[in-house]
Amino acid sequence: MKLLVILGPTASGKTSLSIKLAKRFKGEIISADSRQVYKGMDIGTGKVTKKEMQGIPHYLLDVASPKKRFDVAQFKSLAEKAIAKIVKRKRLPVIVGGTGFYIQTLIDNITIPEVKPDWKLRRKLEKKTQKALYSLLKARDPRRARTIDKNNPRRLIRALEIVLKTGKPIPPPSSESRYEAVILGVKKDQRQLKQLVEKRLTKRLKQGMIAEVKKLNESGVSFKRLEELGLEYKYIALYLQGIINKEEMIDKLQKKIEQYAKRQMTWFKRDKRIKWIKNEKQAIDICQKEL
RNA sequence: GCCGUGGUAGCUCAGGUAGCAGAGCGCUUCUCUGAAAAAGAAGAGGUGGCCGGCGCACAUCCGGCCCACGGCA
Repeated sequence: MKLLVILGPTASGKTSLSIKLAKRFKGEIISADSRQVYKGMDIGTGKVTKKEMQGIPHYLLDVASPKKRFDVAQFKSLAEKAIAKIVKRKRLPVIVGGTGFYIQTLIDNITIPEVKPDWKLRRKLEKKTQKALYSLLKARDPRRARTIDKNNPRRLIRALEIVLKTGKPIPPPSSESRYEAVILGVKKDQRQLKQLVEKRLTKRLKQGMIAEVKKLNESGVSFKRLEELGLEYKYIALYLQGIINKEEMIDKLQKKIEQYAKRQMTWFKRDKRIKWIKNEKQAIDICQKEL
């Protein structure tokens, strides 16, 4: 089954390209963005507006409360449902987003062990040292222990969570894709991207991004949770609490967003299937040939 | 002009009894299997303001000069 994917670093212009392509190739859009799933997080995530959608149906936006944590597994299942629906309507599913992990899990059908996060257990394990976590894992699941990053407590805890809950070692990763994905990557050089980030940051502040974060907090999203959500939400939350001033907030944000874009590229670079495009025309050419 | 304080990595600064020059941030590269805007890893980068002296050896001690900041004139 054919499917179009549009990915790229933040601020690269995925949204407007996706709408153009969706219109042209009869597509409907599934957002693959780990933050745009949350209700009320609009300006800070650069969520498309109704007007910008130009009538193209969008899925996976506003499907979760920012008070709760959303994760890949939920994404995968919701996205698969959306794909099925779009295909039934004889339209082209267009996956658009910057969360590489979500995209890969979906298009390569990566199996995620069916063990739900157990926050109580996680908090308990968090008290242990990395070394203790590692030796515990080594005893229970030597195979996973060999490949895991010993220094990464979050990974160690997740691995242990699976082993302890199922009583069995973690099955080796497997993936068998059901989709034939045409993957377009929006390419921007670093200098250009920096400027785009700066411009967009100024625009978002003017649009009332600070008020948006304030409103979220007033509606019950704690500052701690906002900090967890990262970037705009984190640094504005710090500003609202008086921990940093406005200038520090802006400087820091610019840097952090640039770093984020780089991390995204590190993820994407590994996937040799991605066809990197510099403009709309190249995108259309590839779509015409391959869809 | 005098007195004081300082000049060490891109930035902010530790250290200093002479013995391989450090941290945080930033930068580069990378990892990723239910938190991914998350969580981690590796690496690059220095004429220690300049010149001279003493010493086996000086960022460190001595002399001079330059620069910055503050005070006094």
